[in-house]
Amino acid sequence: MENKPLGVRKGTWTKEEDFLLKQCVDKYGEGKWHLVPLRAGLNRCRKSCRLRWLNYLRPDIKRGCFTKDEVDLIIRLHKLLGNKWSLIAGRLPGRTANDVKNFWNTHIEKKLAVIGERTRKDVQNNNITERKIIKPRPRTFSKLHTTCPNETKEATNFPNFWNTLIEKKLAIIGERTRKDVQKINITETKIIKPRPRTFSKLHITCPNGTKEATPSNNATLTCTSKEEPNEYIKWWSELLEATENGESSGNLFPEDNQTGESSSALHDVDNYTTPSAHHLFSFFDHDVNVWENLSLDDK
DNA sequence: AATGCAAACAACCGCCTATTG
DNA sequence: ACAATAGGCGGTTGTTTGCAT
Repeated sequence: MENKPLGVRKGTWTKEEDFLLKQCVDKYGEGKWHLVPLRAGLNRCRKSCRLRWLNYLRPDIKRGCFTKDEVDLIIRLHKLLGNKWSLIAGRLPGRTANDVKNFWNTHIEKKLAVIGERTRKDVQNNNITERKIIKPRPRTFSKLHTTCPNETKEATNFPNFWNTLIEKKLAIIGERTRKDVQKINITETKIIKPRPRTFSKLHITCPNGTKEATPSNNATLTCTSKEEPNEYIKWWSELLEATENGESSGNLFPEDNQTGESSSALHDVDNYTTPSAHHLFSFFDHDVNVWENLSLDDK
């Protein structure tokens, strides 16, 4: 299906190529990526141009390390959405899906895997003991990560951050898992896989929108007011609650009864504009407080 | 100083869905 | 209804960087 142009350049982009691509997008705007190589005079495929722009050249891209709030949000959203990097990144202004994915794979996943592995072994051996947090081998971080030149108070010194935040959270996850094991309450995890595409056909309707919010498969829910984040918050809140209660997110991602596939009448979260992470965090206050109040000795 | 290794990041690949004719 | 094409996404691999030995 995909026609691969012969002889196109691959690999790292040069400054000259970046300049040409930026000039082209400035002139013609984003989109029509199939025309970009020709317009820009680049010997690159359309996908490569698009990716380079989206992940690196776009002017609103935020560089530097992730803030505490951002990491918090990533962990929570990943819990809710799984590897829906574009959706997660959509809630993090200035961050790209690739950034989030890389961050997850290099910083968080490994730590969670450690806990998962230990838990699995504990279950097998029927040997649930005190919770242990494995601290990774100390690593010196580059200046890029420790100084965060463009960041101010929000910037996170990652090694310290690991100690003070992520570890606490992983401890809680471990604790919850331990309790589940004690109660013999471990159930198979159902993977909910919303169809990414259907997100773009929106259908969430806020009070300020033209249509009523109707929780049916055919509901068209539109949020036209960017000044009113309540419905946005409500949507995430419901998703959170459903997850906390161990329910599937079926109410939010209705299944098509006939085909068994996800309905196309889903919710377009992309059409929402996140005013700031604080709005979303208002939901997470409870857990945040739990985390923040945990003493490291609690481990 | 040289080398090996691991972490971090950039980029590619293959697949899926939407759109268009 | 179907095929071709474009846009987009997640998984994976390749490259660079910096630390430890």
